[in-house]
Amino acid sequence: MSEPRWLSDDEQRVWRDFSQAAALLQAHLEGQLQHDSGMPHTYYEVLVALSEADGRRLRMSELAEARGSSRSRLSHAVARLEGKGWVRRESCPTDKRGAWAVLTDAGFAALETAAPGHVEAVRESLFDRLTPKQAEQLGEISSAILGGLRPQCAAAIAAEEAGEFVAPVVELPKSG
Amino acid sequence: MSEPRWLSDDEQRVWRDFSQAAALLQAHLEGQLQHDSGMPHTYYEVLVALSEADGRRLRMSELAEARGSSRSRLSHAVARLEGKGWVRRESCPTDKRGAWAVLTDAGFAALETAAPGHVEAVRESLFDRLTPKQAEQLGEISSAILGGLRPQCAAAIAAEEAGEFVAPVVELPKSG
DNA sequence: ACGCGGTAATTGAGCCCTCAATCAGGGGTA
DNA sequence: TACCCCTGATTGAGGGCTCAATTACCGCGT
Repeated sequence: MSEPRWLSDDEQRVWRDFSQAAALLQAHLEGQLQHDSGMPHTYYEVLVALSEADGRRLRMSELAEARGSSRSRLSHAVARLEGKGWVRRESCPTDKRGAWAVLTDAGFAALETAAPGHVEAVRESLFDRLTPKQAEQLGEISSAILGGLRPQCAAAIAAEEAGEFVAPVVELPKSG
Repeated sequence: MSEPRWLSDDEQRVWRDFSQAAALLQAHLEGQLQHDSGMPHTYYEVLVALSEADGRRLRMSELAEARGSSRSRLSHAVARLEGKGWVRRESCPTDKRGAWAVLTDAGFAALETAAPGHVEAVRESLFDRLTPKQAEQLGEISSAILGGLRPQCAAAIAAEEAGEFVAPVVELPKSG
């Protein structure tokens, strides 16, 4: 471990700006959705994932994996979405442990209502601020970050406990 | 309002990758800090801000503004940090409404302990994944996003209620 | 058939955040 | 001085998250 690899002044500046930009952007979109449509961003993403699925339904664990979320989180989220009448649970006939989360018509309507404002907010706060070139760069940068992070998360934490070395991931399919 | 300005397929992909990358990165760093040092990332940032201030102390509102955080949030945060013995409140003699948040020696020590692991995590998950060119691009992109977001947040929300137009901000000093 | 480890999903406690309400003190004006 | 509005900071309720524990079920091996 010896001396840690501290950040240079330039890196420091990039990191602080990026960190704050990401946080503020997230907070901004969160606020817009919460204010205009009464749902947090993660719930919006759940509705989007369901709306794009065959039959507008997904197994709980598929949904969790699709959104990179924990099962517990989804369980709580779907419980609340069910309370709003936007999602309905159906038990799975072939695997009695399993459950489907099904987007209701009301849920689809809520999504249709929320989408324009959300998209406009993303455009205003992100793409309108960037040149097309920068948007492209941001895509590549994001992929690079994702490549290092996505599959590790689950594996690394367990391994880290045992002090094991976690091999870096070389390549990854694009997200759906 | 007419038809919303939907995202193109390319923009959609960039947005989803960026959104997920930012979320995963944040979760990753949060987990690392929480696991290794028993503090959430926002508390780490509070300690950093205090450690860099004159006399390792800041007024609550200065601290809130420095971290782009709400006063309420800081109040809760400092209350908890005080419970850990990392920060101490002192009442302000010149303005009896005011309060200082003061970094204790224990707090400074906790920060010194936490820093290497955190910096290493930032380096591994961010800078090690990017070329120097990309890091530079990310800095510019972040500044652009910040420029559009930072001063609006507070103002825009109030104005939006009244349907007022909020002028875009042209320029901004670099963050400290 | 029985048992057993693994998997799908839920639950509850505890933590952090937001929002709205509140308290206390400053600072101008009549 | 008395009044009033503004500002600094705290508080409590409610929501979303994580983590650990739990329930219910699958499917394999004997």
